Amino acid sequence: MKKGSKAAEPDTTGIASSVPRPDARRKYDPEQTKRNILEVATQEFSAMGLTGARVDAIAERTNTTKRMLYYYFGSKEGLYQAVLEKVYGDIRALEQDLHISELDPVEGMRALVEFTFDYHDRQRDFVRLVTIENIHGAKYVEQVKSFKGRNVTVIHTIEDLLSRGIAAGLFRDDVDAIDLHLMISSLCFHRVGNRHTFGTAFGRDPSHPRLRARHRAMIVDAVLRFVRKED
Amino acid sequence: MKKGSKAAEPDTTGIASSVPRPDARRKYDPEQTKRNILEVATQEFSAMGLTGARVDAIAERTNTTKRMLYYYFGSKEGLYQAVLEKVYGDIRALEQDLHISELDPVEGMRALVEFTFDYHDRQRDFVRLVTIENIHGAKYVEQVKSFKGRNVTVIHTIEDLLSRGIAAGLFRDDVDAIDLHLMISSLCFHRVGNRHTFGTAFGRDPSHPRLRARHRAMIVDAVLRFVRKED
Amino acid sequence: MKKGSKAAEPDTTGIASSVPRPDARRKYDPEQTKRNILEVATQEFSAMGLTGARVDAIAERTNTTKRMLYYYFGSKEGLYQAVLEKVYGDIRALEQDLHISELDPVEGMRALVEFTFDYHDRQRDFVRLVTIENIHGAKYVEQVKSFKGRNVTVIHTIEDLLSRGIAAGLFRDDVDAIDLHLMISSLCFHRVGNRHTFGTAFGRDPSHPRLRARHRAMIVDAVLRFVRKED
Amino acid sequence: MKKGSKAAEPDTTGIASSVPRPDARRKYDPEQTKRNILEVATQEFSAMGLTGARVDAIAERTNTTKRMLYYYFGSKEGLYQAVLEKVYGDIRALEQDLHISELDPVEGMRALVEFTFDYHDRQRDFVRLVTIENIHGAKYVEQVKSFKGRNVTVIHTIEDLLSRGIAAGLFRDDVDAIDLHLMISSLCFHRVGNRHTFGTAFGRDPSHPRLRARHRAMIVDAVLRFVRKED
DNA sequence: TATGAATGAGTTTTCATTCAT
DNA sequence: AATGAATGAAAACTCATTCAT
Repeated sequence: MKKGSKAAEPDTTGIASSVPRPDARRKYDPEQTKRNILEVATQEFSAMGLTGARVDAIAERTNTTKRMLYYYFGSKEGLYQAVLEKVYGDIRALEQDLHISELDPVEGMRALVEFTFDYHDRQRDFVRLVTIENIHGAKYVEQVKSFKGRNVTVIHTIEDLLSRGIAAGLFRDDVDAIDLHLMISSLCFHRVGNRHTFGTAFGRDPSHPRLRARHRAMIVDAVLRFVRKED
Repeated sequence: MKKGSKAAEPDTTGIASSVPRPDARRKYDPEQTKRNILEVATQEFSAMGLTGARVDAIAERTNTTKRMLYYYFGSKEGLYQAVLEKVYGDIRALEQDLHISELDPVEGMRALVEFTFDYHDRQRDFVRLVTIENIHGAKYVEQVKSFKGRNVTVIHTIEDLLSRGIAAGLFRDDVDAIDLHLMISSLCFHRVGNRHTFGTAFGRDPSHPRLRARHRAMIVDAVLRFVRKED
Repeated sequence: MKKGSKAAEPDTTGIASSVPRPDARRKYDPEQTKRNILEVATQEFSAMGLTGARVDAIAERTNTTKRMLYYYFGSKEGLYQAVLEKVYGDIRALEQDLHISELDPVEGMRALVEFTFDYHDRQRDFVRLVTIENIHGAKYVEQVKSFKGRNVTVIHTIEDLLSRGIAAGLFRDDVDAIDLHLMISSLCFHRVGNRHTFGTAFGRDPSHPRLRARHRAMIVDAVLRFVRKED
Repeated sequence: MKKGSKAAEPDTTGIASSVPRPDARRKYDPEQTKRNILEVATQEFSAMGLTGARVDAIAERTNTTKRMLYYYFGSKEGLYQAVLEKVYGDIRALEQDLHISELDPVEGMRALVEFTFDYHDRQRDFVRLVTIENIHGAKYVEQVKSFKGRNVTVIHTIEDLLSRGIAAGLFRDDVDAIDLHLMISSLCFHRVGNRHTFGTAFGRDPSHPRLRARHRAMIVDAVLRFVRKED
């Protein structure tokens, strides 16, 4: 396991190719090593928290040794931050594919909520890492450059939906975009992040697949009822 | 905090206490000692998490020594569990004072949501500890006997409100009580628990007093709109 | 359990009887308390060793508290020494009942070996405590006054047996009494003291009742063959 | 002891070693480190028992730090078990050199007893560790894989001696091999293991070199008399 | 680039003993 | 005579990090 990849090409020259081929068969592949470490670290940090995670535990499940972890990421905190960076980056990619501005306000709002729901429902690691960050007062995510920028986009999307909805006489005009985002996040996040205590308290795991569809519909419904203009 | 005991006995020793608290000189007061430890531990665990908290740090801010902490609570985990027990017990006491069944359905629902909101808004330690428990898969709270029983009460309250609302033709009849509780919890919990990342992302601390009233009204509104029967 | 004896006679005078009645119903009975502590301590020390035994553990199984243990025995070591003293004292009482000097040499020897065998076979606590003492270089037993005296008796008994046996032409004349005692002790002690490792090694617990009779006969036989004069 | 490694490499560093051992300057030598720890631990455990031994005390007398002790052996108990494993393994090596099956029954029996005697007489650490194990109910040695297997060999040796002796009309035919092994062990073990209490009781250290030859002869004699066929 | 051994400072826990009532 | 709370010193163990190869 620890001895590199399965099908190691016998390097008979002793001189490693200096061309960065994206080839998994190479003996020394820094990018591959880093990716591997990050992957394992994501799981460990997400499962155990920043303080709870053990550098040794991460290293053990890696294809490399502990030393490499320090070589590439400097420290436990550095690695944690790299994990945050990666995880937040992953969302951005997905969000691009939502062409909400092309949908009418109600359908757009529904699509946004459903996307948010689905994302949290699937990316438990993300949810856990956000939770962990909050326990640490968000001090690590503050240093992640890509973080602040990306969040504005959602607000813009919501603002666009709201103003188009208002213009169409469908939405009320006293809803703040950031507040609405908070509401949507709350509804999608909590059922995943707090599923354990909730499950223990009520004997029902709120993130169970069985409840998935019902909750999804419920949340969409709640949001639409909230923004809808009453006559 | 440090409220001291109820019945302060008159100083008959002649040794004037240099501390303003009139009864701090009692040397043997197990209940006081335990309470003191629990109080400090609540802060430390809530601030640092289970793994992040340091037994030494707790002991230092206590009126006693580290040894007493083990004397009364057995281990770090035992102390953590005692903190959970206390914190969950504290809510129960408050919940009793809400006489929701005496209010009409809409006002009762409003009262319940407002209570939930206010409780989370004020008891940040509670919110943090619940978050921390979820990182640990709720495995400690599972061992707290008083835990499971107490949560059913809220569900009964909600069920009562819903059925009375349905009977009065005010509420829709397809809402599940536990789901509704989850919704209310989500809205009240998230803005407190995740305020740091949210604040970093949007430059606005959602738990800031300024936003308090607005969020409170918004959440009440959202819940009432959700349960209201549409004609 | 910890609250003294079951049927505490209500002391209405408040003045404890100063007459040492051997009555278990008294509220405060120092002798009874001491005996109780010693009994529990014997078990604990014998089971765990001097360093392995825990003062708390002893106190817990007692009818009194830890404080009393120090009150009467001064320290953990003091208690341990008291245990040794008691245990060695117990044998003396038994030995008096053997009237070996009245038996003929062979029968006397047989009786002595059988007594030694039976004693070790039954008094496992004794065997363990002796073992424990040897780990501590016998430094505690050295301080037990009654110890040295009592051992000479056995040697005298053996010397008497040997000389009578030699005189009768039954025993060889080149056997040292102390050496013979060592031999008998070895055979009787080892199968009890080392029964655990022996059992693990050979899948046969040498102190098992089933083997008892066979070993007893074997040891008697071995000793008699050893002292017997060959022609 | 400290034999050092087989192939000491020439000092190319220019830093003259101030220690007489020619290869002590190698900084990274896991085997050497482990051996060193084991050696010191053997002494400490044998002298103080499992509970009495101090990890710090072991570490201090080592060439490394306490940390390495945990690095290689995991825990105090793990180290203790490794010591047991080593100590029991050491005997096996020696036993191989006895070619008892090549000797005639009487001489073979004598050789076996003398070997057993000499081994216990010299390896006091071994005797003490076995004693300590028995105080712990042999629960650690039970986990030593190599333990159970190796003990059978002695029994086979004895069985072979007995059956050849019986066939030659020299030995009686009613002796059980395991019982005989127990007898030999008893005689050889006790005088070493219990020498302190014995010495205190009779003012004569049974393991003293002066008595060595006499006891050796006595034990051989006793065993031979026991197995010999009487006519 | 990669590795496994090594480490110091800290962290939890235990233990025999004493104090105040 | 008896009790339960309290304690300091020491013990076992852990952890992120660095060194030598």
